[in-house]
Amino acid sequence: MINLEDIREDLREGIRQLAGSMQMNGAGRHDPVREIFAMLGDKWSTLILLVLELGTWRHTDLRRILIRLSETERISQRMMTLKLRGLEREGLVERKTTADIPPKVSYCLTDMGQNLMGEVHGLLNWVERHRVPIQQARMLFDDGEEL
Amino acid sequence: MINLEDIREDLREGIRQLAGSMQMNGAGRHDPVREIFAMLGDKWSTLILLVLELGTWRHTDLRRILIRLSETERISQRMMTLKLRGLEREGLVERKTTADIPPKVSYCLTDMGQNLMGEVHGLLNWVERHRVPIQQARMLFDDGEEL
DNA sequence: CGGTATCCTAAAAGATACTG
DNA sequence: CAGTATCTTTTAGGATACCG
Repeated sequence: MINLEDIREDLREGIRQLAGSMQMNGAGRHDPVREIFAMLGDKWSTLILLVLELGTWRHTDLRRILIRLSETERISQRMMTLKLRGLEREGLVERKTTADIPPKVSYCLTDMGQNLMGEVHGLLNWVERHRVPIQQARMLFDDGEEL
Repeated sequence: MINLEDIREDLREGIRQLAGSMQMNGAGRHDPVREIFAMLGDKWSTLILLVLELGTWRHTDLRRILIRLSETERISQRMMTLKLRGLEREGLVERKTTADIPPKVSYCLTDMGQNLMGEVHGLLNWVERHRVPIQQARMLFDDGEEL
C-alpha cells in the first residue's frame, strides 16, 4: 500500500479526477477552480459578495458598509476597486454606471453570483456548526506545541 | 435608499449577521471562518485535503502524489509541512507517527475533515458547472478592457 | 525520513497623491 | 465620485542546507 506502484494502481482514477478538477497543470493559475477558491479565500471578496447579496449599492455606500463591518481593518480604495474588478471579471458582480456627471457607479450580484452564494453559505454554515470543535482542536494543538 | 441613515435602517440585521459570521472584528484573523476560507483558497491546502480524502498516506508518498498532480508546480518541503500543520491545527487532518527509528509519519482526514469535504465538493462542482459562463465573462471583460 | 532554520522572491495588501 | 498610479509594507511561497 506504500510504494509508487500501488499508488499508481489505486489512484489512477482519483488522480485524473483531482487533476481535472483542480487543474494545476496546463492552464495554471487561470483555471476557474483555483481562481474562485482563491477569491473566496482572500481578505475582502467574500465579504463584498455578502454585502452585495443584500442589494445594489453605490460605490461609496458599499465602502462605508465594508468599513463599518470590519471595525479593525479598513479596506483601501485600491483594494475596493481591485476586488470588485476581479469579481466582475469572473461574472459574479455587475457594475452599472449612469450618464451623469460625475457618473454614479453601483454594484450588484449577477444571477451567477447570486447562485454562488448558495455554496458560500453552505461553507459559512459548516464553519459555524463546527466553530467549537475547531477551537478545541486549536487549543489542543497549541498546547502540545509549547511542551 | 442611499444615505447612511437608510443603510442603518435596512441593514441593521444584515450587518449583525455578516459581522457575526465573518467576524472581522475582535478576534481578528483568528476567527475560524476567515481561517478556513483562507486555507481553502491557498495554493496547496485544498489539494492536500482532496488527496487525503482518498486514504491515509505516508509523508513521502503524499508529497510524491502532490508533485504528480501538479506537473508545473512543485510543493516545497517547507510548504508541505506548513500546510499540513495548519490543517492539523484546525482539526481537519490527523498526523500519526510510529515508534520506529526513524519514525514513520502518516496523515489522514479526521471525521471533521471528511465532513468538510462535502462542502468543498459542493463548491468544486459549482465551479465545474459554471466553467463555461465564467470563461465567457472573462473574455467579455478582457475585451472591454483593451479598448 | 521527516522536520526545522535561514534566506530569498513574488504576490497581496495598504497609504497616499493625483485625475477626469 | 470613482478610479488610477506610485510607493511601501506584509505575507505567501520557494530554495537550500542542516539536524535528530
